[in-house]
Amino acid sequence: MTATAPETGASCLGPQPPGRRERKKQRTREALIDAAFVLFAEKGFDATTVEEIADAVDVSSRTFFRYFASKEDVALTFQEEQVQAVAAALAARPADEPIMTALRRTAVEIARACEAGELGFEPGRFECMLTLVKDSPALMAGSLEHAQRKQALLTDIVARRMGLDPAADLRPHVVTAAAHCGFQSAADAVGRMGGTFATLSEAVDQAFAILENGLNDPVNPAE
Amino acid sequence: MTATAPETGASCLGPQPPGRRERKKQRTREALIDAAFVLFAEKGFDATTVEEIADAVDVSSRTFFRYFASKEDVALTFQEEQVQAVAAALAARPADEPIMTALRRTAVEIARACEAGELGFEPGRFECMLTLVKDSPALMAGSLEHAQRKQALLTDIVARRMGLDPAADLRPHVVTAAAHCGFQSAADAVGRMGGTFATLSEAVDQAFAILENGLNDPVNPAE
DNA sequence: GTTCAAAGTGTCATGGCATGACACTTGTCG
DNA sequence: CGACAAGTGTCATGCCATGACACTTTGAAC
Repeated sequence: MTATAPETGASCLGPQPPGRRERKKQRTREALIDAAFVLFAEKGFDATTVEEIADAVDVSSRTFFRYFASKEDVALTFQEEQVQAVAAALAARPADEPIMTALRRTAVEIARACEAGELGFEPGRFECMLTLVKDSPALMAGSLEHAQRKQALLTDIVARRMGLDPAADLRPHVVTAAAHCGFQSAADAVGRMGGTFATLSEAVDQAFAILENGLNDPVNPAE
Repeated sequence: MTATAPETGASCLGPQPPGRRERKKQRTREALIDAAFVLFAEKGFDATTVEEIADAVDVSSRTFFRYFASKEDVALTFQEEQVQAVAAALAARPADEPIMTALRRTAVEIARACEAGELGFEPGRFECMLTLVKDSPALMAGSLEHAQRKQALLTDIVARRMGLDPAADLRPHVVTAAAHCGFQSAADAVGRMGGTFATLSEAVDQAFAILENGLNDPVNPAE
């Protein structure tokens, strides 16, 4: 094995993605995200062009679109991780918790993680994102659409937890949608009424408290 | 009509918009909407270009944008009337009804009106719209964004009804958002589970029943 | 090391949405 | 009829997004 063979056997290196190519790719991707956020913060989302972002990283705008499907996409990457985190956190909650209680604890947990920057992006960036989404209609639309698509994933988890068939029963859909609204309302509130809530997690907790007061009991035939 | 004078004096005619210009404008606008829906139904939203819509009415695409801010806009005109109708219907409900009950009745009422084609567009067009929105991401985004913006209007009404200050209290926002989610979930459900719900109003009633079971009691300090 | 295939990238070109500028037509009023 | 304003068409521009093709880099095989 002193010869040429070992190179192919990357088996012992394990953890890292084997190639250098992968790493380079990852670096480009992150550089694009960084540059995008700097420019967005500077000039606003709409006023920033894809070309500027690409130029800042010294790639062509065509390349930008090989990493991100759209300009909105680059600003909303974090939401992907956020949804995954929510799904994982919800699955980890004890099965005997009432559904809205479980969702409330999950939501608060995630909100705290966002504030602490534990989801793969710095805490400051999260705030920045909230601001951007708040005052760019295009981003708002993208964000809502994204959330809408990801909601199906959570609905399945919620339905399983409630022991209901999501294809036949409205309840899991309404519950999930309400939870999403709660989070959204809380995020809005933090931006809107500056003084009232110091942190997102606080607002989230309060929003879900409101929901919990009645969506809690899943066992009623509804009419 | 023997003389020339009467023409200027439109004062006595009253109800109709005085000018012929206004009427022509209105006709063009409606023609654009009609043509758009025909084409959308034929080829789908994304595959239809603004130019095709404009050509069908024999105006330039530049003119199209003088009537509608975007291609989404023309498909979502009805939502404007819908929001107005909701606001009016909600304001008309007895003041002693619990908020979610009032919202439920309002929502069902509006859903029925939509089905019956009582909101300024034919019933068939409403169904068509639901379908379009359902399977065009772009339209979905536009619809959500539109709804988001209009939600502020309803929040004010809800807050007044609850005797709360929307600038300082989360509750009216959460309630309004939940109501909107209920309507949305119902609309989705009608499209998704074909057999379960015959009509939108039925689904809306059921979705709001779920919400009503606990968001009903506004009198608790929430933590 | 040389060679090869694949992945990543740049350049060019296209198409659609959206908007600004300006001139022309058409209605409206005096 | 003539002046004025509203509505429209045409031309031009900018940006987003995508397809096609050629060139470079990377990783692996000989």
